[in-house]
Amino acid sequence: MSKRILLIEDEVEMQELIKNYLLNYGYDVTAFIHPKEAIEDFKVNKAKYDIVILDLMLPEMDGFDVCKRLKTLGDIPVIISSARGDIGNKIHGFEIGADDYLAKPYEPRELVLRIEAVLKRAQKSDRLKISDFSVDEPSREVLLEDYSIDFTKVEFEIFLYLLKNRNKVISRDQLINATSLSEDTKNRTIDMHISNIRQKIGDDSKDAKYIKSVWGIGYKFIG
Amino acid sequence: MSKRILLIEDEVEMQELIKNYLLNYGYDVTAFIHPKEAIEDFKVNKAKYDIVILDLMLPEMDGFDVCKRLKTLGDIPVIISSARGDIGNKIHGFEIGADDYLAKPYEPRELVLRIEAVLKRAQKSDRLKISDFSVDEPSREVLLEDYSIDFTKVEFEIFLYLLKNRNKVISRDQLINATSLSEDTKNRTIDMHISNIRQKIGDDSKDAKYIKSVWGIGYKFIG
DNA sequence: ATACTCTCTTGACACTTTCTTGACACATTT
DNA sequence: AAATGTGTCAAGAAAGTGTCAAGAGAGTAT
Repeated sequence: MSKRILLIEDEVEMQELIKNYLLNYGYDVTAFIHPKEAIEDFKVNKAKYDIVILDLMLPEMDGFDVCKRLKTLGDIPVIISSARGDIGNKIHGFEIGADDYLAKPYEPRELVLRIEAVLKRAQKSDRLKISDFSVDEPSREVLLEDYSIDFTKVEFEIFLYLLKNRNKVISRDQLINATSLSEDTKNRTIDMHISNIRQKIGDDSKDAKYIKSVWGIGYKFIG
Repeated sequence: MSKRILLIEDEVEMQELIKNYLLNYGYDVTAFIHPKEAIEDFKVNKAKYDIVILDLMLPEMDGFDVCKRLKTLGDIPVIISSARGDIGNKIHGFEIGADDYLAKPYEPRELVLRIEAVLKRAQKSDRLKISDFSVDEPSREVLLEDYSIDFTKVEFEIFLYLLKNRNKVISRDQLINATSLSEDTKNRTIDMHISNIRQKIGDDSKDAKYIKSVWGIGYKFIG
C-alpha cells in the first residue's frame, strides 16, 4: 500500500512542486500551509500518516515546536526541510527528534531517498525478532524457531524485559520493578522464574545459550 | 571520550580537508587512501573505531563492496560520501547497509551533523575504549584485542575503576571504597585480585604492560 | 459459593563460584 | 641487614545460584 505523507510547507509554489513529485512516486500526499491546521488534522488522523515532511520556516509557529508537538502526539517519523543557511539549526533539529534533515534547495529525488531511508529505519514491525525468538506483544505469543512457547504472565514479562534489554546485565531488582511483581517479592523468586523460563525454552543454566547468569549481578539475554 | 573515525577517501586534497575539519571537532581520525589497507586495519583494530566515512569512488575496489565487507567484519556504522550525480546509487547505498549518505560537494559541517545523528542512532558510543581494551558496562563485557575476558564481579569493578582513572595511581583503599567490597576488607585482598586480573589479561607483574604496581602507593593503569 | 486448576512464592538443600586471608618467597627501600 | 612492601599459592569462608516441593494465592468453571 502506498505511503501517506503529511506535508507542511507554507510556500505555495514549493508545496505544489514537492507534492506533485511525490504523487508521481506513488505517495499519498496531504499538504498544509498552516502548521496549526496540520496538527489538528494529525490529531484526528494520526493513524493515517506514515511520515511528515516539515518546513522549518512557517507562519504562526516555530518549526521546532511543530516537530516536538507531532512527536508528542504520535510516534511518527519527521523529515525536516529547511532553507540552506539554517545549518546551525540542524543540530537542534536532530535534538528535538527529527529523523532526517534536508537543506533547500535539494533535488526532489533526494527527498524520496530520504523518505525511503527513514521509513525503512522506522519499520515498526510489531513482532520483536531477536535471536531465535519471535515475540508478538499484543497477543503474548512467543515463538522459538516456529515452536510456540507457553509462558505464564510473570514469565512473559521477565522474558520480554530481558529480550528488550538484550546483552545488558539485568539485576533481580530491576526485573521485579519492571514487571507486575509486587516490590517486596524476594529476589530468589526471580531465580525460580528464570529456572522455569529456561526449562521452557530448553536452555541450560550451566551452559546458557539464551539467558546467562552473571554471578553476583543478575541475568543477561544473549542475542 | 572522542569518537574514532575511519576515513576512506582517495582524493588526497579532499581527505586532508575532511580530516582536518573533523580533527577540529575533536574527532580522532585515521585516514586511508587504499580501501584494502583500510580493511586490513579495520580487521585488526575494529574495536577502535566508532564510525566509517567512505568515499564511493575508490581505486582497486568498488565502494559498495568495501561497505559490505566492513559490515560483515564488524557491526560498524558507515556513512557514504559520493560525487553528486551518483544519486541513482543512493538507493543501492542504503540497500547494502550504509547508515547515511552525503552527496559531494557538501559542507563539512553537514558531515559532522550526519555523524552525530548516525552515532546517536547506532548508540555505539558507550563503549569505553582504552589501550587494547574495549569495555561495555551494561553488558559487563571486556574485550582485549577482540578476545573476551571473563572477570568476576569484583575484578570487573577494580579493572574498570583503574581504567577510568588511567595513568593515575590508585591506592588499595581507594579501590576498596570504589567497589562493592566491604570497607573492612584487608588491603592485601586487593593484591590478590590484581594478581588474578593480571593473569586474565596476560599481564606480568615484573614488567607490566597494563597494570603497574607503584611501590608503597598502589596501582596504576597505563594507557 | 464451592471445587478445581494454574501460577506464584518461599524455605530448604545441594552445589558452584568467588572472595579472603595466612603464609612464604621475593623485591625494594633505608 | 632490617624493615617494609608485593606476588602468589592454597585452603577455607562466604556468598550466590539451581531446583525441589509444599503451600498460598488467583482465577475459572460448575
